Amino acid sequence: MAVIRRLPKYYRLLSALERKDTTRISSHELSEKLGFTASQIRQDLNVFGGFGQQGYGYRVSDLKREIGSILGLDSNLSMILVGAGNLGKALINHFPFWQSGFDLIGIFDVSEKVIGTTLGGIEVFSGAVLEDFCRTKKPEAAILALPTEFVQKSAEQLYGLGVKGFWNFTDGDINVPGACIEDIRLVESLMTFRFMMSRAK
Amino acid sequence: MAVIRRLPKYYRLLSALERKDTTRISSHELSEKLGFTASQIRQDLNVFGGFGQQGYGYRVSDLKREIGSILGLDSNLSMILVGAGNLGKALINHFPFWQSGFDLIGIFDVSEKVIGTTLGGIEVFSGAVLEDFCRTKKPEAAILALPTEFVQKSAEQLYGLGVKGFWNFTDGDINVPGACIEDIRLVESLMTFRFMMSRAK
DNA sequence: TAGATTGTTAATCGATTAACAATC
DNA sequence: TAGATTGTTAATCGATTAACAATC
Repeated sequence: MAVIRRLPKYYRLLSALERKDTTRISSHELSEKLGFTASQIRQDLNVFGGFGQQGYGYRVSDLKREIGSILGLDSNLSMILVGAGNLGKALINHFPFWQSGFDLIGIFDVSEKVIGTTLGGIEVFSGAVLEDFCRTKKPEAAILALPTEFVQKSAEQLYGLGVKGFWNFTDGDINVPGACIEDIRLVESLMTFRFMMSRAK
Repeated sequence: MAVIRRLPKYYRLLSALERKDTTRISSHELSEKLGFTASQIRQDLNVFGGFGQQGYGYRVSDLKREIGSILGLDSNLSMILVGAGNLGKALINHFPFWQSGFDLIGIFDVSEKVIGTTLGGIEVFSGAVLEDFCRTKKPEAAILALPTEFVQKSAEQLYGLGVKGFWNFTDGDINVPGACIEDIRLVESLMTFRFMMSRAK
């Protein structure tokens, strides 16, 4: 898992290198640019197979493709957004989901204020129609940007409706056996930041 | 550092317990509620001093106060927001900064569209006045929600103006020796999530 | 062939868990 | 005193780093 969290960093760098028409790179050069040790990089890349060539290094475009494939960038992921408040809105407007292999196929909220409005070109629907929607459109994952108190119940319901993954922006813990859960812990991050700041003073 | 990232979790739970008028708790009970081992919890809490009492456990309110103090929640932190796009707006609207010991004292952007508007009750200023502002108001930290390409330069400039900490929402790396840096890696998180989803299929 | 660089094994380091003596 | 639970040391585990043989 520690390795996997580094893969996006490799991928980003390799994409940049490819744009600059760099064709080969050694673990040493990667090390300089990424701040990991060359040893760790070779170790990491070998977990998924020998992508390098002794005496030569790694082919940038091949390696990028391999890592992209490992990350699952080959196939699209259909998602819904649950909670169209400030954070939900920002995420939709901020991320060019469609460019990066995500299909945002539905947005849901309970507030009369936002139901019926559009966000990122998609209409916001009432939570009441969520069940029907899932049965017909079968979204694979959900962005959870609703109030913390509802997150567990919401995840349970969605999992029951076939939604197997949750990108969780609330401070709540999701406990749904079998589900893929990735948390963005804004409050915890901010508190850790504060700790660092108070130490630095 | 691994310990510190757990402190906010302890703090959140202890706050909840305090609200429920729980006065004492053992490492074992904490273990159940947090999903860490009791051993780890005792180890963690002992890094910062013996807050417990043998045969009794921990006093909820005392422990909460101690952890709060370690996290630096006693004193306020003055911050500015740099970049008032979708994400910046959402953060300001989403977080009740003032409730949690943060003073948001300024917002800066370069777009004519947002300069002069208000956000969370604060006027958005032009980047051109940032220097003057920092010299007089002396913000301690900055939320960086500007385009990735500008983040390094911006952090360097701000550090030079006395801003010592950066809560970074861009995908860029900040390299400013001496600064406190806490990253929120949305894209990396989303890619990791995608990896998990593609594995689960 | 000589030089470079990987793949892979072994050593180190740090963090987690287990165990238990200290003590409330 | 007996029971409970911490503080703390020792053992384990996993991840990182170092070393080097394999090989392009």
